[in-house]
Order: sequence, then structure tokens, then C-alpha cells
Amino acid sequence: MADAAAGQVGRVQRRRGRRIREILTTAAELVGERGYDAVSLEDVAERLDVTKGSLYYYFPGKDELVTAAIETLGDDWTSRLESLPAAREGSATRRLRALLGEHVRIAVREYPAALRLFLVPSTWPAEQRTRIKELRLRHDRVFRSVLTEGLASGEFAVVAVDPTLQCMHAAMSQAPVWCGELRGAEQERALDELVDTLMKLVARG
Amino acid sequence: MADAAAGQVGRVQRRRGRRIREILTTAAELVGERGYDAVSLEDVAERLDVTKGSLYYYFPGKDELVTAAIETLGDDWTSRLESLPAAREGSATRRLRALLGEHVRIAVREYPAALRLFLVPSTWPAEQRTRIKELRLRHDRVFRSVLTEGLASGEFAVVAVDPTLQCMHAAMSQAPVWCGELRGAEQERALDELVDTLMKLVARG
Amino acid sequence: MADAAAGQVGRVQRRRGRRIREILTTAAELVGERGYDAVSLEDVAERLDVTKGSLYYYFPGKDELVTAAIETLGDDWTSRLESLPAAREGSATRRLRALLGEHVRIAVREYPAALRLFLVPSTWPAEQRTRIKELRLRHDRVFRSVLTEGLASGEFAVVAVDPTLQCMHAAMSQAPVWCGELRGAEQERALDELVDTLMKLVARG
Amino acid sequence: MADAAAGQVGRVQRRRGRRIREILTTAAELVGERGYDAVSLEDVAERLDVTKGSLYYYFPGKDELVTAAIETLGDDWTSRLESLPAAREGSATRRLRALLGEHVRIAVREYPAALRLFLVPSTWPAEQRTRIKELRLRHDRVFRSVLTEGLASGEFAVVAVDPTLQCMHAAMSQAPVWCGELRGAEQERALDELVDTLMKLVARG
DNA sequence: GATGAATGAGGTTTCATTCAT
DNA sequence: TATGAATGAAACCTCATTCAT
Repeated sequence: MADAAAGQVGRVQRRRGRRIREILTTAAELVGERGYDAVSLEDVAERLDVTKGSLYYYFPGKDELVTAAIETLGDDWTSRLESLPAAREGSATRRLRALLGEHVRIAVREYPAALRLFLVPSTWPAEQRTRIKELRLRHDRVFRSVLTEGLASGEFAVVAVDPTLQCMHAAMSQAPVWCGELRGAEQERALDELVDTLMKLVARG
Repeated sequence: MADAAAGQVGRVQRRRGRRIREILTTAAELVGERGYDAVSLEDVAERLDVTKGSLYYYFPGKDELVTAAIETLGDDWTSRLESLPAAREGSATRRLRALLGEHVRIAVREYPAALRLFLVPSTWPAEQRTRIKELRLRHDRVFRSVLTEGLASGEFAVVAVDPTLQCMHAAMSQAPVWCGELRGAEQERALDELVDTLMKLVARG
Repeated sequence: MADAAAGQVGRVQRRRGRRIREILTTAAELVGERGYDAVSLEDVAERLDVTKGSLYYYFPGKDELVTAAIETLGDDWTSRLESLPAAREGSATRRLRALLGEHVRIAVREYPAALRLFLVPSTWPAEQRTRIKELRLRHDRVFRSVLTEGLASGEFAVVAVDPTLQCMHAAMSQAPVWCGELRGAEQERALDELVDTLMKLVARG
Repeated sequence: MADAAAGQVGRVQRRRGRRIREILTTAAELVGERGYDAVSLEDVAERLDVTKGSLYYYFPGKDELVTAAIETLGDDWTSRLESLPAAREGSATRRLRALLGEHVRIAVREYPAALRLFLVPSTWPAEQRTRIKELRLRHDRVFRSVLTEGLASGEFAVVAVDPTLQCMHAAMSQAPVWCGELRGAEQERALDELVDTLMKLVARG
């Protein structure tokens, strides 16, 4: 009976976890589309086909919900980059190019508001800001490690590491603004050009 | 008497112009600090020490006010770049470097919040989006002309013109986020590094 | 087997009774602390370490739960007064003094929040108000009988019975507000003074 | 013109003051009828025939509005007692009786929820609780001074000053509960009896 | 018996906008 | 010109209640 009960608990827990995931995903989508302020809980609830009140069963408030959503989104994003096969093998050049390409494709296709995404209200409490800062750090590390390896191996040459990474991130988060309205092959070409352009930042003279 | 009246009108006009400027500057400041949605007309009015209602005497609504604020700020910014002496003479390389340097310095020192400022709601009507797009275009032209000249003369080499300019703009608008907290020589060095990094985008292989 | 079943039933009943008691006590505590409106079923459930839904297994709604809580507490209180030995023998004066003393001591020490507890919403339906009124009546009878006996025997003199009792009750229910923060001998003295003061209400000219 | 402007300002100020008074009076009425929690801003607005939002033009929130309302109400109440002619002349006995009578009449007729009135949410910030405590003090002083004078002159005899005053206040704030449903002469008689009963608290043996 | 989940009505609060003066 | 006042829609949030499991 203890086992059955434990099984129950486990199942309930899993169901709850799944529900929370759903909410977080939906919220991330919306915030990714419009930014924090432009998304209301009503919007989130409607897309989930539940009522506003239900959201409060899982989260104590909008800020917490959105913070968690951003975190989930950021984690997923980083994980996808980390587990990208092409980013794990070959020359630093190939790997960096693969990372940049994947990154802008995710940004453009899934999070059109990527730029706004991490621009959280300046009134948020320290805890939430910290959590988002950590997210960025982990994200940054993916690119930084490839960059430093390329530098070590002599493949890359940069003025300085930090501004190089910053330029890359800035350009990538703006990508949806430039390429969001393009479609199909045209968009592909634009993204490729963008990646090639960014690769110049590490090119050896 | 006609003259006197004309003088009156002129003075009234000037006063009105000055008032509008004040409002626009203040609005730009606030929207830059907090983003469009997080600024209320009450906030703008309070910082100006007038009442909300007064703003409606000068602007038909919040959107128009903010659009105008963005426009003014953008115009000023572009004008300063256009009239920069160092951007008018010498090699394309020198001129581009001068423009980039001036741009990030204005960004960091005078409009630290520009990034948020241009992040207008995606729900805005076509007219206002167009006006802001035009602004960007004029701004873009300053850099574009130097870039194309450099390409024509063989000084520069790029993957494509558009993504190159886009990367530059993106990086420059993020500059305050990265360098805003640095001071003095440290900040100078960071900005120089940023400019040098961006110059790689046009470097010949 | 019938016996076993009966035993089962009995045990189940007892367990149920105990559970209800727990709920009632907790509810009374909370409502006493914060007042009816400021207590949510969530609060009650949390302090009991169960879920909100469970409360509905025992009570049809918040009003009924609170009514029952008030009733239980009131019944206990009255019973303790009724069974007080010193209130059963001796002169009416001695007995009344014993009752008053016991009452304020219970109030101050055990139900410091009684004042708020009986302040039920004025919008409650007749049935519940009636039940609480009856509670008060039974409670009142304890004091009333001693008072009338004292009047009959000539020990007491009052302007009228009702206002006299009302004053006593009012003062006693406020006692925790006045004496709640005092400690030890100081509190004892304060309570004695209060009782002596109330005894003046029945003093013969 | 300065005068005219000053006149304008003065008028506007007065009008504003009047409006605030109206709001406060209405809120006090409602809180007096039902208590803090049971009154919604919608209720207040409706009785004033304005919309909820308007209240926020004058007060930053419900707590502040209600605190101010209670304060106004308390001030008025105390002022009416202080300026009661019969409370200013004659023997201490006559004056105390007049005060008690006036007090219960105001309570019963104008603030049926007098008992709830000062029972503010325990979650309120210190400032607001302090202000209400001060209110009580001023109120208490009216009765205390007559009582001590009567003691000095030998007209009164009490067990102790504090419990005597406390009993009086407690009884008076409960009065609406007892006499609220009575009408006309019957109510008058009940109130008189109540006052006479309370006078026994100061009677000389 | 008890729980987790969901609902919907109602509360407080914010704010762009309008308008008489 | 500018202000004070008011509005109403929409936001965030709370909570008694219901119900399948």
C-alpha cells in the first residue's frame, strides 16, 4: 500500500510538473512574442484555455510566473545550443558558425521578441534579477568557450573577448527585428549572411 | 500693430516650441529608463511639474507623444553624427571609426536608455511604425554612405551591406548596458575596444 | 461481527468527532485573531495541515464552519461557568464575583480574541444569527440567575436587569484588550479591579 | 491678478476639501454600518454616485481612505462631545450623565457598527494604527477629565479610574447591538437605563 | 476521507482619455 | 493654456465553492 501511495504521489507530482511546464511554455511563447508588459495573465490563461484564477494555483503572481517562464525558456535555449551535435565537433570555426546559426534560427522562429525577453522591469526584486543574470551567464559560456578555444588554437583573432561576444549577442537578439518578416529561402539567406558577417569578428587578419 | 501681433505670434510660437521640446525630452528620458508600458502620462507630467491634462493640449495621445519623443531624440542624434567634422574628411576607415566612436559615446553618456526607447509596442498602428522606421533609415544612411564609399574605394570588404550595418547598430545600442557602469579611462578603453571590434566587420581579409 | 462493526463505527465516529473538534478550534483561533472576513478557508486548512477541500467534507461552507466554531467555543465557555463550584454556593455576591472572575480569566488567558470572534457579519442569514443569539442567551442565563436571586434576596440593587448584564458582558469581552499585555501579579490586580468595578453595578445605594 | 489667482486657488482648494469631506463622510457611514472588510470601494463609490476610479484621485488606496474616514468620524464624534453645552456646566454628575447619553445616542443612531469601527485590520502599518490610537486617547480624555473632577470634588467614588472608563466605553460601543433595533420611546428608555446603569460605576457607597 | 485542480465572481488598483472651467 | 475632476476599461489578485479522482 505504501508503494501504491508512493505511486500515486509520483503520478500526481508528474502531472503537476507537466501542467506547470505547459503554463511556462505558453507564457514564454507569449512573452517571447510581445514582451513582459504587453502580456496579461488573461492572455496566458486564454491560450491555455483555463481561467486566470487557475494560474494563481501554480504561481503566486505574474512576476513569478514570467520569471519562471523566462528561466525555462532560457534553459531550453541554452540546452539546445549545448546539445547541438555540430557544436561539439570539428574546428572552432565550424562549431562557432553552427552555434550562431542555431541561435539566430531559434530567435527568429520561436522568440520574435527575444530582444525584449530579458529586458525585465527594473522594479523587480533582486532575487528575480539575479536568476535572470545567471541565465545569461550560462548562455554566454557556450559561446565563450568555443571562442577561447579558437583563440588558443590560433584559428581566431579578436580585439578582445568581451566586446566580441557582446556584439554577437546583440546582433543575434536583434535578428528577429530584421529577418522576422522574411520568409523561406530569403530568410535563410539573410540568416546565413548574418552569421557570416558575425564570423568576421573572429577572423584572422 | 500688425508687427506687434506678428511678434506676439512668433513669441507664442517659440514658447510653444520650447514647451514641446521639454515634454519630449522628459518623455524620452522616462521611456528610455523604464520602457513604453511602464511609463504613465502621470509620470511624465509629474516630472515636468504640470498636470496630465496639459499634455493633451500638445499631443493627441500617449502614442503620439512617445513617437514624437523618439523622433526628436533620433533626429538630434543623427544630426550630431551628420555634422561631425571627423566624419567628413579623411579615409573611409577614419571616418567610419569616428562615426562609431561618436555614436557609442552619445549612447553611453547621453542616452543610456536608448535601447528601451526604440522598443515600441508591436501593436502600434502602421503610421507610427513607419515614422520610426524612417528615422532609422536616415540614421542608417549616415553609416551606409561611409560604408559604401569604403567598399567602392576598396578599403572595406563585407559579406553584405545590410547585416553589417545591422550588427553595428545592434552592438552600439547595447553599449550602455555593457559600459554604462564603467568610469573614466576604463570606460574609454572599453568603448575603443568596442569600436575596434566593430571595425573588424569591414576589414579586408 | 456486528460488534466488531459497531466498534468500527464507534471508532470512526470518535475519530470524526475529534477531527471536527480540531477544525473548530483552529477556526475559532483564527477568526478570533483576525476577524471573520480576514480569515480564508485556505488559512484554516493550512494551520491544520490539510487542504481546503477537506473542510467541505465536514462543513457545507465557511459560514457554517465559523458558526459551529463559535458555538463550540461558547458552549465550552458556558459549561465551565455553569460547573464552577464557587458559583453554586454562598451569597449571591460571592457567587457573582466568582462568575465574573472566572469569566474574565478565561477570556484573557484562553480566548483573548473572543471580541472579534462574536462579531459575525451582519449579512448572515437568520438561522445562524439565531443560533448565536441562543448561545448568548444560555451564557447570559448563568449570570442572570445569580443576579435575580441577589435582587430577590435584597443583596443587589440595579437600575434594570438587562442593561446591567449587558454592561458586564461588554466589559468582560473587552478585558483581553486591556489586560492582555499585562503579566503575573499585575494582571491579577487589573482583573480584580475590573471585577470590583463591575460589582458596583449591583451595589445597594 | 494675483488676488484673482489666489482666489481661484482658494476656491479650488475649498471645493476639493468639500469633496474629500463628502467621500470621508460616506465612507465613515458605510464602515460605521458594516465594518472595514465588509465595505468595498464600489460601495463607497456607488453611494457617492461616482465611479470607483474617482476615489483614487483623492486617496492612494482603500486603507488610507478608511483610515482617514475613521479619523474624521472620530474627530467629529469627540468634538460633538466636547462642545456639548450640558457637558460644560453643572455638577460632575450632571455632566457625566450628559456625556454618556450623548455618546450612546450618537453610537446607536449614526454608527451602528461602532464596535467594529476601531477594530482595524491587524495587518495595517504602524502609522495608521498610531493615528487611530491617538483618536481613542483624545476621546477618552473627555470622559476622564469629568471623572477625575468628580472624584476630586467627592461626588464620585470608583474602584479605579481605568477600569471604570473601560467599562463605560465597552458598554457604550455595544449599545447599538442592544438598542439598535428598538424604536422611539422604547429606545429612549433603554438608553436612559443604560446611562443610569453606568452611573452606578461612579456612585458613592 | 482527502486531495489537487479549476472556476467565477468580486475585490483593489492603474491609467489613457475626456471635459468643464 | 492649463487644471482638476471624473470616467471606464482592463489589469492583477483573492477566495468560497465545486468536483473528479
